[in-house]
Amino acid sequence: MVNLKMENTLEKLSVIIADDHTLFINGLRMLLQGEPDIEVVSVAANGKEMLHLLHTHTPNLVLLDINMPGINGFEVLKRIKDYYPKIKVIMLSTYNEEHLIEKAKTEGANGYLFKNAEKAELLSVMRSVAGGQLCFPYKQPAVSSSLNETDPFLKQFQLTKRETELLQFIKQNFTNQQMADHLHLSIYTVETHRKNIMQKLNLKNPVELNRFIIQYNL
Amino acid sequence: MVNLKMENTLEKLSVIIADDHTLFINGLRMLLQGEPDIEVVSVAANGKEMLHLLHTHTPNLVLLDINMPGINGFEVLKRIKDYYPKIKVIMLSTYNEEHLIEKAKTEGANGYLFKNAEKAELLSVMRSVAGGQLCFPYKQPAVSSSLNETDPFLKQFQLTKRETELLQFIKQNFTNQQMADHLHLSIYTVETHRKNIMQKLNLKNPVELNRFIIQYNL
DNA sequence: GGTACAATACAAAGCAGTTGGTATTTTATA
DNA sequence: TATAAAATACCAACTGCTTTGTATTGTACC
Repeated sequence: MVNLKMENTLEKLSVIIADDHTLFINGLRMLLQGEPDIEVVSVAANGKEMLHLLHTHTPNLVLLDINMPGINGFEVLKRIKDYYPKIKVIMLSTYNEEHLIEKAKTEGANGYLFKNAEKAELLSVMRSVAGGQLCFPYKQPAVSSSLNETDPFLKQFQLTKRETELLQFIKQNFTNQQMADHLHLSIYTVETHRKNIMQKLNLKNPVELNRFIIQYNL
Repeated sequence: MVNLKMENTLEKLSVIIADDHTLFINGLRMLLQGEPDIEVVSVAANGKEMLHLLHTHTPNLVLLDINMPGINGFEVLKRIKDYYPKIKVIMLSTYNEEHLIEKAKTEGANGYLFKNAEKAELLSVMRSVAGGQLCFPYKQPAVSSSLNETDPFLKQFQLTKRETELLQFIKQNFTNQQMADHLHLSIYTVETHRKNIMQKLNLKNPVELNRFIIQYNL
């Protein structure tokens, strides 16, 4: 009898989701409703709400969007890990940004998922993390030159390989110095490349470049 | 007998969804599964897949994400309207960008939804569009101070009227000097307001602010 | 082997915005 | 009518990026 404790399989995995996109939350909620071992006990539209919820709820697992207004995902993560270290946290993000994954790891997240993940992946990561595992995306070895291949639109501007590579980092909000460090280049080199990118794309300032990147989904 | 044709109430609204975020699609699908009059007959992860699907399917309605890799939403829209003019199309976008809404209208879309829409809104727009209506987001007439009113999301940050107004100009890529000229203010005043905005929104540089504006549909 | 391009590196001048202050006037409201 | 908040204005030090230069090395191709 002692060893036949099966009750824990009946204990549902309680989950709170924090994301500012209502539709996304609702979708996720519906998606998880079909799972007998998972229960979404509450949702939050931003970091503040999330933290507030923790006064009254103690979920096993929190799905935390990184890009939330005000108190962003990482700040929430930090506070959860400070005050409720037992709660597992999976960070959610739209984009595959390596430094965010790294940050999530170092800040103590238990998992990391892209929003375009498959349902199966989502579930397995959630269950794994709840079971005490850490789940982070596999880091692809080579980043460079993937942009030109995947984006025919960009080809018309005839960016060089290096320029295309830099664009990837710029997209991820790296400063010139950070790119230089990361690629073991002089900041002068980075500035030169950046200058050439701006010229080829006919843009005038960092914000315009950022808009270009977002608008064309690079 | 002739007037008793009730069958059309039994005809489900057939829908195809195209979006590159699998999780979003799945969520949407689950969300719609509860609706007896709506049937998601297929989904596509990009524009190419979407167009391919139309060889074999003729849905009543297509939900089309604008930001898809390769063939983007607008290109798909154009082809649908050229070759299958009877199919209704609702464009989906993450961002509230007026020019995209305008573009959707002129390119012949039947509706436009933000991804952070409520379920009720989604359903009503889908049904309205299927019924032959055009549904597009209401375009705010006056620029200044309309932001706080129309965007409950922004309220949490408690921006003042002036700060909200400035945000509108920042969104349009005005420099501080241009805003100062336009509003007959000293550039110092503009800088102060801007400083306070950055503080309240917890942002560090112009690009972050820009991302915030775009990301949260301001 | 010469030409063109890519990649690298450097430097000075300048601009736009940030940060952290101070300070005055206007306006709402308790 | 106090009091707080909002709006305005100013300033200096600083950061990050842009612009306009120059210059060297490597590499691909005719």
